[in-house]
Amino acid sequence: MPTLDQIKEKVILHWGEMGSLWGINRTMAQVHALLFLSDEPLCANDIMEELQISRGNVSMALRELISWGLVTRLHIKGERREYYTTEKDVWTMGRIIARERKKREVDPTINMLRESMAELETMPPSEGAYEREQVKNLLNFFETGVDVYKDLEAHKPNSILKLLGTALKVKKLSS
Amino acid sequence: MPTLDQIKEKVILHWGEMGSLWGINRTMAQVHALLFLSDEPLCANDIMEELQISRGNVSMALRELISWGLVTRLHIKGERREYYTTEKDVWTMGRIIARERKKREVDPTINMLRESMAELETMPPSEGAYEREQVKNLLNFFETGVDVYKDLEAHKPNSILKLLGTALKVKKLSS
DNA sequence: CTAAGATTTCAGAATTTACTGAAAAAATGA
DNA sequence: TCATTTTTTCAGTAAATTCTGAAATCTTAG
Repeated sequence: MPTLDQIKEKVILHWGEMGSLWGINRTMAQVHALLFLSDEPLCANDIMEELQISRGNVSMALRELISWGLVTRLHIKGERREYYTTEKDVWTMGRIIARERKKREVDPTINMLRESMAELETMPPSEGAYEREQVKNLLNFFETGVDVYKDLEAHKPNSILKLLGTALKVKKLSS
Repeated sequence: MPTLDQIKEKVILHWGEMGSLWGINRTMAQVHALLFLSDEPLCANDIMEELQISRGNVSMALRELISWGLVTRLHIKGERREYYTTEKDVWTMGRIIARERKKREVDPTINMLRESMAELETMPPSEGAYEREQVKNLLNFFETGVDVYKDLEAHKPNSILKLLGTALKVKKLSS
């Protein structure tokens, strides 16, 4: 039977792999998992030791996690070192990740698609008709996603139902 | 004003960057975007030329896209070469991507969490209580996600409403 | 202010990931 | 069957990403 530490290690390593599949670097995800599973806040030294990584790497991972809003710095009275802790509620964690990924990935994509659409619309109707159609659909897809996200954030469950309607219609057509 | 080809290139390059943020390699995402914006199917040579990449790279990207179910091979009568085309409906495309990501990322994570949970439960109650709690929450989070996904696939909108309830409750607590 | 402790930065090293191109394999048609 | 065209594979190379560690900076206590 594995020890507690071995189980924690397995979870942390897996979380790290998941992170790298999601465009988050391995170490950052490992630090997050370590803090998530830790009852008390940890300092940089603790993290270095547990994950066997360099001081600089810990510093960079923490900076990134803080910029995501997933980790907070903690001054413990009488302590000289900084301590770090993470959001412990999984649903809140999920919301934070959704918010950040939207900001970093979806918003720039929507901007790019809007710009492309505007440019495509200045062209003669004979040219690029198919491209125009496809960019429009893509844009609509992302915009619908953002609408649902916003309503969820704002407690308005109306449009998630609209989405559901669309999803079911698509399902029906394609099955 | 940009030409049609310049606009297409911009969309394709951006889609490639997006892909690499999502654990899909840049080339694979670019090939997908190229096919998505193309009215007719393309052959390997077309893709090589448009994206300025090697034959081998095209072959690998197509294999991967086909294994995701996003691209299909097309035999055109009288043609010796294979042609390729992609799913053109954005909603269907979204569903395919969701299905594959679930299979490749979420399912293995759930397995790992279940295994860890089982191991944690064999330990004395005094040891690892916090870890047990957190792994349980994580597992529940992912399992809820899968439930919603399955109901959507199966036309049953019930549990998405349950999720919504939970999400709103969380929102309320944390705001 | 100074010294000790703690954190951050970043150039270079290490590692990982992606790509090329030529050889091998597969497919097609005569 | 064989010759030709197309696709696939994969070893080696290139590129991108991540990590280290020492110097610089910042913080705090005395």
